[in-house]
Amino acid sequence: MDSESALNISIEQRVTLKDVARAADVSAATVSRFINTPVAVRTDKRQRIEDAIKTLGYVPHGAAQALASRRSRMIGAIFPSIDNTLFGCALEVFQHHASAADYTVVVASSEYDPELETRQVRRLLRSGVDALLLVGVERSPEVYNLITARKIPYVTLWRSGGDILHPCVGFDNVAATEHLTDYLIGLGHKRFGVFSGLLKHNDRAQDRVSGVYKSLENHGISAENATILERQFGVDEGREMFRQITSNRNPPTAIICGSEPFAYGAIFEAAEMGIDVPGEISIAGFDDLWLSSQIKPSLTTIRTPQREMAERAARYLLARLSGEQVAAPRPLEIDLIIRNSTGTAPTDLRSYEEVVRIVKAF
Amino acid sequence: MDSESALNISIEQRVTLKDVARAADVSAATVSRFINTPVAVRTDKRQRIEDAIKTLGYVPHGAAQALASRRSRMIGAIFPSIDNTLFGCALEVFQHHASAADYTVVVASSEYDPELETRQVRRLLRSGVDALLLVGVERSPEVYNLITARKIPYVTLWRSGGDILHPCVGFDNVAATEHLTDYLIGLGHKRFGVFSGLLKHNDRAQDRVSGVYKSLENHGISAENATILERQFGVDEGREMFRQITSNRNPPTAIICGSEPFAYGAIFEAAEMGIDVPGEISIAGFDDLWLSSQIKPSLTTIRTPQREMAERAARYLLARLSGEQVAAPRPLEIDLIIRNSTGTAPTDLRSYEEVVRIVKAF
DNA sequence: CTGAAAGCGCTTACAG
DNA sequence: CTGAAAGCGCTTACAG
Repeated sequence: MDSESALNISIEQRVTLKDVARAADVSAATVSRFINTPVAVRTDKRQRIEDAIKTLGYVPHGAAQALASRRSRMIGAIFPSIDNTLFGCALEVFQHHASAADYTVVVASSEYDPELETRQVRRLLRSGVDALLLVGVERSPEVYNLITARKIPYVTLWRSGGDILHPCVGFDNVAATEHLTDYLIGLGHKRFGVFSGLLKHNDRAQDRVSGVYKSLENHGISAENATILERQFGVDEGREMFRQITSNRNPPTAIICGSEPFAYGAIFEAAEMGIDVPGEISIAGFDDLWLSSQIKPSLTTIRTPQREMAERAARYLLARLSGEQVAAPRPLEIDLIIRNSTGTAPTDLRSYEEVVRIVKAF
Repeated sequence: MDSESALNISIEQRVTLKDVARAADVSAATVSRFINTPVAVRTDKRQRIEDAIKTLGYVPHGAAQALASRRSRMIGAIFPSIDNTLFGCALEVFQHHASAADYTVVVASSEYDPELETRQVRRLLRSGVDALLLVGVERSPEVYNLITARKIPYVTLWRSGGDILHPCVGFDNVAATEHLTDYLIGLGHKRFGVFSGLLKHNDRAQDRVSGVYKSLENHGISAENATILERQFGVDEGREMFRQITSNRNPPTAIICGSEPFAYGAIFEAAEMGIDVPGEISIAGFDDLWLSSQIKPSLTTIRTPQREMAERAARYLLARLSGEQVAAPRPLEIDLIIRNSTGTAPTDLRSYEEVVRIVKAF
């Protein structure tokens, strides 16, 4: 017996529940109860167990707990990219709430690739997550089949609307750009450039383009007056699109960006090209990142509730996990923030005056 | 038997290894081998098992695998904040490499709080991570005790140097600001402002301040010529410190920021106050985020190898996990990027000329 | 309130 | 190459 315990020490075996039980002179079941529902254990034993845990340095074995209890206390989160302030913020907030509830967050990036997303879902499901957080609604039905077969709660982020059949925490992307376009039309704009993220497999980006078209239609403006450009997200891509669109014969007087960095790129490029914003062209963004209020001219944009989304998603999932039968989250409000990058459209009248002035100069 | 299987269907029990084994008419051990080392199974059985897995929709139970194999295929990562481009980038890259090697990443934020970090380490260890990624080296010895007791590989990020006893992937923060300060002294600057993140519990921030002092000492400039201000990270904090420091009787002619957003704030505030950068004051940053090349004036800064760090950390841990006895990673190179926000110090001579000019104007 | 015992779903020597 | 069996470290009815 002595040599055996000496052996145990030499190979430094992991401290288990059983060791704690032995040290505290109770059964393993009682130690387990102490860990999970301390009130179910008599006070004197509680103290003995607590001491034993401390002196032995016992840490429960998560996999064993998960296997026996059928709950892993892990939540999976898959973002299109973590390397993006928007999703980084959301992950930070989500993680904060999850870990406050003693849940661990397993994270993966889909890199905007639906195939990779499917593989990541499979991986996280294999890891045994108790719940899943996803961004956007449109994806392979296989993914939803996998999730529902597992019967775990899940929620989708960043999009919300009447026709969505999945639990979602988000806002109405169509209404957002529709509202923004309405505002620009009210300023006299009739020709628009739309800088969009790659539309394929990105329902949020698609919605935002739809919103522009919807507004145009409501105002009896032909869809041909909107030029849609799509690129990967990035400032340089915004610059490039700006250069491209302003070289058209009949360039737009207002540019609507589906992502804020596009708008920054457009503003930087305009400055470099000597194009006055908003005098000659108006530029609007989407998300209201910190730079938008600091850049010159400050950016008119849609403020989206990023942290709020993450918080509500966490609350929803945690409530579901604790057995509450909560109602599906309601769509969140968004605001149009009007700043200095948008203004009245340069009118034909003004062009006329300019022509007169130029003619007179001869 | 029939009624039993009917019952199984009605309560939709999880598909297990055993089910697959039965369907493929092999033993559970063979299915397990197929999953872990397919080559160890004869080809004909391989096909049968694969078919069974597909038709049954079998997904291995991660916790059971982890318990039996003593490996969870999870890596833990704790960042001071995920809501920060730097760490978001690192996490994205790290996650990419981990998931390519079929590892899952469990993420947590310490929110720059050492106590919270210790709790998160404990939580991740309990989750059963096979390896751990941390940022910075200085922390409670308890953390290192916990990790080494678990005998799992770990690596620290963002800092590297001769005296570090832990595996680390990073760069020399002292050398970075020392080099930058050398450069500024070379431009004739003698009085410095240093905008630092909160120094307590942040070894990177401390190192960066040390680097400035080191350079000063090497040039025989008294430490009193450096005014250290510390704040939480943020653009607004940069603005605030700039306003504060320029209201001194004898303000610095150069500002060294330990974090890029401080520098942005300083530049924005200078513009608002009508202070010329770099004519009246030079401003330098740290990290070289995308905005630094776009802002006016463009920012002189230290370029740090964020993605590189994450990639090397991933490679190191994955190598350790696959049993290779790899050497500790080497420190990474950093570059001083000289742009337009720094210039020669406004000399006393020039002030003299100005005085003369003003006097003459009377 | 407590303990003995079965079982969670795998992996892995071991023997063949 | 394969199978029977033990075991990974917990939880949870069950009986008391």
